[in-house]
Amino acid sequence: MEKINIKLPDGSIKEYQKGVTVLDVAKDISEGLARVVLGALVNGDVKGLQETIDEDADVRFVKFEDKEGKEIFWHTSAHIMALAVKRLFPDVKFAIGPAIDDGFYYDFDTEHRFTPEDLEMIEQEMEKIVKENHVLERFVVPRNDALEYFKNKQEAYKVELIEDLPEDEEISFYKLGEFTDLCAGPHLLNTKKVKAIKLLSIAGAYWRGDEKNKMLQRIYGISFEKKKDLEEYLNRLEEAKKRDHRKLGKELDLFSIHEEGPGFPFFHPKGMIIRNILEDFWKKEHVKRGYGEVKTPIILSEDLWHQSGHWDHYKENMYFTEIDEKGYAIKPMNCPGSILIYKSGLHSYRDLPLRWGELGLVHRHELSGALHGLMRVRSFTQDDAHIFCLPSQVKDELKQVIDLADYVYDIFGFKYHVELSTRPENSMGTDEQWEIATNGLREALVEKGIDYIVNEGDGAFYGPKIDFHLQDAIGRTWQCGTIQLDFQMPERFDLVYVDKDNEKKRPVMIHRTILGSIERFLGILIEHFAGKFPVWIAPVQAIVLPISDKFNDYAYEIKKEMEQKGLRVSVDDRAEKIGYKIREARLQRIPYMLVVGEKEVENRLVSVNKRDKGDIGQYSIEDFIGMILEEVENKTR
RNA sequence: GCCCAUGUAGCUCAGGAGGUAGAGCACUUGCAUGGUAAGCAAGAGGUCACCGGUUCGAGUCCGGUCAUGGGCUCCA
Repeated sequence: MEKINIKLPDGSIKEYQKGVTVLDVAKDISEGLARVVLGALVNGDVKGLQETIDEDADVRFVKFEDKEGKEIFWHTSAHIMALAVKRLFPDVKFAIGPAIDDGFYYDFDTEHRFTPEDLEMIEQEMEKIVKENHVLERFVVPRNDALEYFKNKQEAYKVELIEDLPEDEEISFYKLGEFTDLCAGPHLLNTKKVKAIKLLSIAGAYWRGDEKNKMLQRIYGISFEKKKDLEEYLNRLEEAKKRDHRKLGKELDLFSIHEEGPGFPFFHPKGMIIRNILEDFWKKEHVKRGYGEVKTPIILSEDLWHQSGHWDHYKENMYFTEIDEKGYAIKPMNCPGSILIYKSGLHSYRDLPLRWGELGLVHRHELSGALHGLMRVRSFTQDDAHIFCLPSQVKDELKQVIDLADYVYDIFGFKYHVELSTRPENSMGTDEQWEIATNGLREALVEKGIDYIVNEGDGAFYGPKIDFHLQDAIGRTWQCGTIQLDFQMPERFDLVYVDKDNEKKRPVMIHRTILGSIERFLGILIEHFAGKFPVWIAPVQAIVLPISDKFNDYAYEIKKEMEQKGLRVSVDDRAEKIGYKIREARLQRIPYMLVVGEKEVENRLVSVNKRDKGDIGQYSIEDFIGMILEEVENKTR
């Protein structure tokens, strides 16, 4: 029998008979003994279990795993997709393919432009692969072998990934059929569990998320073990679409956005009712908490923005204009305005903290591709406030703002999480100032017992910040409230107060919003409530529906009576049948429909049909008004 | 800004492989005065996003612009 030499992972060389399989060799490798061995990398090529090794070989190994969990499931799905794509489009180069919160994606580099039809093809190929019931094999490979492997295959992205891995990091490969990928794992043991697959979309994505890099093609997908789970997921997507604020905004006649002003939303009368309610509510809560309200101009001299640092750090997002041949900027933030007010007087330490709220209209030039309904616009009203305080007051003020945010979010029934963002690269001030500020925010959170995650380098250019992220109906999170601690602006504008010892000292400035922007908050509210606004917010709180036009007078009587109590009521006096009127009122998500006909007129009653509840019986006008007023008062959801 | 897709009546959408537009809802009018999710009939509504090209002829093909949608990036 002919003999061959094989080099094992420990460096030793062992003699085998020709025709030896990977499995036979694996049994001799101590590392492999305790584990089930599934394959090997032989001379830079991947060999599966049953393959024979018939030449002088250098064998590297291997371990076995079978893990559970969504992330692993989706990560394996990404590999299955990659294999399918490799089969159908052999020229693709592979970038990365991770699991995400909701499924998986893989980034491909190819001349071919993927189409929706391709997705179907890929999906079918994936199903085929699953049926082939492949095993995922893991190999650990020396760095140089790995580099060589991908260089030979001209997989530049993989080479770059390996080169960026730390020297001492174990480099592992996963092999799935003909697709062998650099991958840290873990993965499912085999493909058979991935029974329900749906590829969702094709999108562009920059290599490594950097817009200077090449744009790759990303395919997003989702997969489940059961067909039913996939159906449920797709249903949820449909449901989410139904409550999309752009769709509901149109249907409920709340706002519109026109080609004539991309990113500049128009508010219709019903939308304005909600806006005004939000703003009134906001104002009241701030008065209660010792805030004064200010209003500062939208256009201010360019010089001001030089002094504030916005020119150097925020110019890309700003709009400019000229008045009498002098440069002006449209404000992207409200702080410099408040600062000018502060500077218009001399302040004693006894006056601090000064809390000034401003519903400030700001304009920011967002990238055209980033615009999204009311969620991402170019002009919006921030529910801003600036607190000028003594350094010793900072923590207390922060805690009060956190309390206010928590109070407001709870009224709308929002869940939220908090993120702490630290110093970005392009920023002002000393490390020490940043450390003090960041610690201040951190301590306030810790003392309030609030969990938070940290975003390194994500702060504003003038200071670190806490962000409140509200979760909307679809489960997306939106950054709304933010609290920013700022030592820079007071410095730049030479803000002072006179202390006890008659010395001029520097106040600390806190920038903060609760709703974030009125526009975005309204968008989130629409999706959160699916257009079914609580009574206190609903543009129309009740609609009176006369059975026939004989009862129109009575309907208007009721409307008048309710309006005198401050309620928002309309009458559908059209010559339509009651079923039709009910249908329209429901589509408008009006909380209460008051049906009036012969029976009601006689005893001054209304038949009440409640949104989501249906007919709840007859009430006297007085009782009904009392009931609805109580809901308004309590802000019942 | 970048990648891909889309852009037809107020809304939702049809318009195989080029021959100057169609439905449902909404709207107006008439009939019907009807008790809890769409009564009947008639009428009116479109420079097919915009600009240019190919063609005897373009909603349809090609190019560009703008906007929208899904992502990337960014962010309240």
